[in-house]
Amino acid sequence: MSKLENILSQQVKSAVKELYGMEADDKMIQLQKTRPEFEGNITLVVFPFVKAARKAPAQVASEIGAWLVNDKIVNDKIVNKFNAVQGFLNLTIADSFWLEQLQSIVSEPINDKIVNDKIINKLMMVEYSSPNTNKPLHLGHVRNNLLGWSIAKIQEANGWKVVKTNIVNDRGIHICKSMLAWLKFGNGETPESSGKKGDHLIGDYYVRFDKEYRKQVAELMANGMDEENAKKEAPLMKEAQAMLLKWEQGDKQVRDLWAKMNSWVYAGFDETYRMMGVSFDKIYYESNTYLEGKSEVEKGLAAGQFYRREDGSVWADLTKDGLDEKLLLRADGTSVYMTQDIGTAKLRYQDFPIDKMVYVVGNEQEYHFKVLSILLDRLGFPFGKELVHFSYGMVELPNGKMKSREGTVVDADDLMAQMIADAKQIYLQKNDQSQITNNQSPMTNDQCDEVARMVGLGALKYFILKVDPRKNMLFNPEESIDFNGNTGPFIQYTYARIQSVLRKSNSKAVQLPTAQRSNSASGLNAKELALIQRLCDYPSVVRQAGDEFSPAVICNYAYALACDFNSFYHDYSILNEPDEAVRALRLTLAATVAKTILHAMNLLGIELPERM
RNA sequence: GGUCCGGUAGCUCAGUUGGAUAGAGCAACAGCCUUCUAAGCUGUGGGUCGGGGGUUCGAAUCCCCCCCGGAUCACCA
Repeated sequence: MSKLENILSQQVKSAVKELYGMEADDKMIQLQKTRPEFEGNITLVVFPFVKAARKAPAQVASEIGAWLVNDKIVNDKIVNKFNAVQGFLNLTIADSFWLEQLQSIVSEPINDKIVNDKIINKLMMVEYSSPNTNKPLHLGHVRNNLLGWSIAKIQEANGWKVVKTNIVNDRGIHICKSMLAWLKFGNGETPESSGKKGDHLIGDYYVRFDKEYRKQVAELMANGMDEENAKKEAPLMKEAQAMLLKWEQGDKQVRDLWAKMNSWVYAGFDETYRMMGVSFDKIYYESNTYLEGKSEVEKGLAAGQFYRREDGSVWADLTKDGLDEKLLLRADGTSVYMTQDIGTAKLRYQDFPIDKMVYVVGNEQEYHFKVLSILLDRLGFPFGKELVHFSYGMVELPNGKMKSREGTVVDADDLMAQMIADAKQIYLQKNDQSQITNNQSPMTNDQCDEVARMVGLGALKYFILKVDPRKNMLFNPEESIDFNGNTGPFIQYTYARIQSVLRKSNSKAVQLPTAQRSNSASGLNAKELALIQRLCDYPSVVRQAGDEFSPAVICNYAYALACDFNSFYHDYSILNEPDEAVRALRLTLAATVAKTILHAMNLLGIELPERM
């Protein structure tokens, strides 16, 4: 709740008590922004009071309005005017109040303001990204990475200590397939010899395996075998499984090859992460955690929390929790996904005093995390019961889901490169035009590339983050991502404009006009006022984004703020304003908008160019 | 079949602790650069908020039924 809402809430409570003898609770105080078609800044919905008042809504609104304007309580009088429309009481707040608010925003660092009343000295671990090492990252991973990064930033802004982590799925049949295909068809190809990024190189062999494998299956079926058997009996599959077994046994040759090929993949991932602007405080590898998981399960078995079937497999009975029975160890003693996640949790808890664990994983795994939560709780992990599965929606293409093997994936590296190239081209076009109409000096090619990088990635990131994370979203590769309208570049542009004005203003410290002076005839205009009001909302927006785990909330706010500013910028001059006090106010306002945009975009992982 | 999520303008999306005539962007059309960056600003057209019932001063928002789409219910991850 903002300061304004706080004050008004108290005053309204006093008003209805005095007027109608009614004790109002917080729920009944419904305040909302006044719709633009009515005069006023903030609106009280008075319907909750009409029953007690036993009067028509409009009359109740008028009475409360009059009471607020003539507030007899010693509080600062902040309501200047009111008008009543049916059950809606529109209040106009004094300029002096808004100026005080602006002053306090200017003097207090944004983050302190948000965290201030809600200091949490607790540790949150955020797991995100979590790639397999058999193929490069695609658009689905991009959404995951951007959400994970942003959520970590947002929770930090809300006072959490955050550890970002990644669990790399570096072992298993999938990587054996790539290894095998590389051995058979690779002729010793390396990232250096081919000029390919390591993750792409490995991905190519994963695809190659699938192609050759399908050929074998088709052949077997042509010779009369049924499909199910053909899939089992295909020599390539048998070889891959044999390789996996050797890996588990620690066979030196297989392990060496595995280490070599994974190192290529990691070099490739590092590049992608760097370009995307994400990083991790601690990376875990499943090859290190799955054994830990096994021993945890064995312990649980000994403690009677799990049970063993005749074939030797180990299960958890979750029927009391309304779920099924869940396999934890196969009959041959090998581990499954769940086992590994338990092991990973164990190691993490040894490494960090985790108060809250957040898994950024797609919504297709909701069942898995429901089960994991119960299992971790049973095994005594304090964060297990309350673990957060930050379950986000899929990125879909016009024809449906992305599928690696069918070649319908949008590659992360390609997409980022394309966005940056588009941004550069747009910049060059704009620059040609703007040479004629404004006196900006052209950028060097390096500066231009840097701006294109920020803007291209800004467009991509905003495009993904502005969608409610819980929902599936659509990406159409045929249509390029916009750079106009409700986009990242729009917000970056707004920022760059402000920076340009500030550069030209030459004034480092600007003195705000005093409340008295601007309470005179030359008070705040509607656009200035809307901006201040919007700026006041920011702390509660950040809190909401944290509570809801939603970077989209930040996007919506940043867009609204940029819209407000652009409209103001269009209607009023800042530097050419003759009244010194007004000029100072506008400069302060512009600088504060820029600071807020910078803070908000930082929460989204979007960089801002000083000019564009 | 059970469970969960979604269905809002031609397209992509906001808006759900119940509030005024449901909002943006894109696309279309019409204006605005000798003036702080036109990646901008202003305007026009565009809607049975999937359908039907209910709750009440008031429902896109809450409840029930139905239709459509997706996910999931693996000795895959």
